Amino acid sequence: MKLAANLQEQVASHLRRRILSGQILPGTPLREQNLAVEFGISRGPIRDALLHLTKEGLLLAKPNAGVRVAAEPSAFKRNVIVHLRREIEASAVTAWFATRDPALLKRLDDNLSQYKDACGGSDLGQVVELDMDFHRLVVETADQGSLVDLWQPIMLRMFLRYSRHRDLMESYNEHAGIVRAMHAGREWEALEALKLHIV
Amino acid sequence: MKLAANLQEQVASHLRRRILSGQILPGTPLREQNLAVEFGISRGPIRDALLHLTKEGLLLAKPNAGVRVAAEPSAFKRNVIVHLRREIEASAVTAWFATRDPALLKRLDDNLSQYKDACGGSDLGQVVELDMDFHRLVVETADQGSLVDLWQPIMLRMFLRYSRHRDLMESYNEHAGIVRAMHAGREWEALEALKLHIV
DNA sequence: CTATTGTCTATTGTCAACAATTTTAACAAC
DNA sequence: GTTGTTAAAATTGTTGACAATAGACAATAG
Repeated sequence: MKLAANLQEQVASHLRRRILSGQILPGTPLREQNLAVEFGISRGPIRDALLHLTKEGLLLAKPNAGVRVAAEPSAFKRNVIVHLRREIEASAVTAWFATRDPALLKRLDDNLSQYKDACGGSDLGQVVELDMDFHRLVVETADQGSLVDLWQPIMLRMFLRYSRHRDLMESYNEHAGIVRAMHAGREWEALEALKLHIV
Repeated sequence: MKLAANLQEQVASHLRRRILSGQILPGTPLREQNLAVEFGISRGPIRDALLHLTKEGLLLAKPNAGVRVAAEPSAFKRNVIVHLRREIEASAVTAWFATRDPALLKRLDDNLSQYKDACGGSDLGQVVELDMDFHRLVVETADQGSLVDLWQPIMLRMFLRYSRHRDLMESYNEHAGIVRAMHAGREWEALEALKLHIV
C-alpha cells in the first residue's frame, strides 16, 4: 500500500478499501465526527476525503445531512457501466498493441502472481486492490494515463458489489488469459477475453 | 439559474460556468485565497468547490501546489469520451422509448425554444448551460436519473473545448431533429441523430 | 561556471471553535 | 392510534488562525 502525503488521501484510501471489501455495507451513514476521532485527526481532512469518495460514486451525499455508502447500481445502470468499462479498457488494450511496450507485460506478470496468492488467501481487501490494479495498469498505459480519471469512478461503482457473485480463481484465470494473449501478440483474442471478463 | 443552499455549490457552479464558457482558460491556476476574497467567504467552502471541480475533471490538482484549469482532452481521450457519451445517452433514449413519457418531450420543447434564443444572443455561458441541460434532461429520464452522476464528468470533460469548432445554430438544429424524431416515435432515427450529434 | 544548500515567500494542509440546519423525541390535539 | 408542534440533540456548514510544504532565488562550495 502506498503512503499518501496528506491525511485526506490516507483517509480516502482507507475508507475506499473498507467499502469495496464489504466491511462497510451500502446505506451505512458515515459521520464526520466519528471518523475524526477514529483517525485521530480533525474534521477538515475527513470532509475532503468524504467529498472525494462521493464524487467517485462510493458515497451518497445529502446536503446538511451527511453521507452514506451508496447502494449497488441498478441492473440498468450496471449494464451501462459494463459497456463503458469495456469501451475504455478495450481502447487501452488496442493502444497498447500499437506499441507492444514490454514494460506493461512485466508489470502485469508481477500483478498476476500476487493476485494468484491473494485469491488463495483470506484478505478480500487485498484481492480487490490487486484486481483493480490489474485493470488500472492496462488503462494507465494508454495515452500517458489520461484515461485513468475517466475510468476510476466507473470501475469503483462496479466494484461496489464485488464481494458477491465472484469466483476468485475464475477471475484470476481470466486475467491470466488476457495477459497470455498479449504476450502472444494476439490482439483479437486479448480484446475478446477482456470483453468476456467485464460483466 | 438555481440557488444552491450551501456556498460550496454556489462557488462550484459559478466557476464551472466560467470555465466552460472559456472565461478562464486551461492552465490558469486558481488560488484559494484569491477566490475567498473574490467571493467574500472563507477558504473552507472554496476548497470544497475546487475538490468538486477537480473530481469532475475541470481542474487538475497537484498536492501542496493547488489546482489549475485542466487542459482540453487529447484526441485519443476525446474519442473515447465521445463513445462513452453516446453509450450513456443512447441508453437513456432507448429507455425513454419504452415508456414514451410525454413529460420529457414537454421539457425538451421548452429547452429548445430557450436554446434557440440563446444561440442568437451573445451569452456563451447561457448557451453552454442550455446545451448541457438538454442532454441532462434526456439522461435524467432513464432509470430514475441514476445515470446522471456517471454522465456528468464525461460531459464536462468534453465541454472543456466547447467554445471552439462549434456552429451554434447547427447544434440547435441537431437538437431539434432529435426531439422531432422522438415526437414522431421513430426510435432508430432519434438514436442515429443523437449519435451524429455527439462528436 | 555548475551544482548544492539555505532562506524566504506564497500557498496549501490542518485544526478547533462557532453558526446553521436537520433529525429525534416527547407531547399535545384530533 | 394518527397527526402536527415544538424543544433538544446530533450533525453538517463555515470561519479564522496556525503549521507544513513547495517553488524561487540567493549564497556558497567545488
